[in-house]
Amino acid sequence: MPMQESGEMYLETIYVLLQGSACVRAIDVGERMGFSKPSVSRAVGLLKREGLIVTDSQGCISLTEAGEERAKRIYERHTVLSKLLCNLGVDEKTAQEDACRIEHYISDATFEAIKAHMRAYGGKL
Amino acid sequence: MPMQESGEMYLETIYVLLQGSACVRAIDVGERMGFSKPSVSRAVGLLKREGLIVTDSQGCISLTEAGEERAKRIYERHTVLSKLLCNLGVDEKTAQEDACRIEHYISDATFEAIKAHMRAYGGKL
DNA sequence: TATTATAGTTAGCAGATGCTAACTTGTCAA
DNA sequence: TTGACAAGTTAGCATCTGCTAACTATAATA
Repeated sequence: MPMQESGEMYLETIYVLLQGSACVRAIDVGERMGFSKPSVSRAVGLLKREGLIVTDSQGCISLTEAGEERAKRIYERHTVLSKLLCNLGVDEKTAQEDACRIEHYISDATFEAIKAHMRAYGGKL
Repeated sequence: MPMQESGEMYLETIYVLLQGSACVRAIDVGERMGFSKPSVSRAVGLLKREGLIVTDSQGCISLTEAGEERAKRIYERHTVLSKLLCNLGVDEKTAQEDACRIEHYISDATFEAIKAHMRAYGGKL
């Protein structure tokens, strides 16, 4: 079954937190996302089952190769989309929020088209 | 409670069908959306309860003023977004599909920015 | 009239995803 | 050693939203 927006958000959050810390635990993910421990616990269990993350004996979460690939894919959408929205004049906060939702719903074709456009017109448009 | 994507899709579908037919019934909505009768029945009940649609004795659905306003809002997002994506080089079918999902998730600020941009650059971009 | 087809409803299942309450576990300090 | 806090898990609730099965109601037809 294809991953839902929810799973992608957890994965992306783990990815982002791992950029700034060697050990990311479920509690950190929950704090960042504003979700309860049980919610994170279940989500982490599902991501594990799907082979996207693993945890060590201390509960530190790491991404598998598949998980990293997936997380990067989403994160790239996030950064590109929020930049695009900012270029269009949307305020930073709103751009972040909207990108965060849209990132889960655009097709590869659309994302490639957006990237191609950004490459062509840069910050101009 | 704010309407979900699901409710917006039903509403938009009703709106679109009403452009081409005087009487739109639940069965028509279900066929268009590929959903079962019970799913539509419940959704129609919810939209009624929210005061967005009404039905006559023959089961023909019409939009209330609030429902029409809401439906137009979503539909405008749909048309503008799909046009934008087409302008970016995305194929028609994908543009439609993506617009159909994104339309529920962009903020007013972002939508206004997109419209302003389309006005400024027209079909160019 | 009796049968049949169409439209809609009701009941209840399934899965996703949030929550709280309460339990377990492990570590650290008194 | 014991008590307490922190992290994680388990159990179970709630909502949303799709589904099937089965029922009802209306309308058309044999």
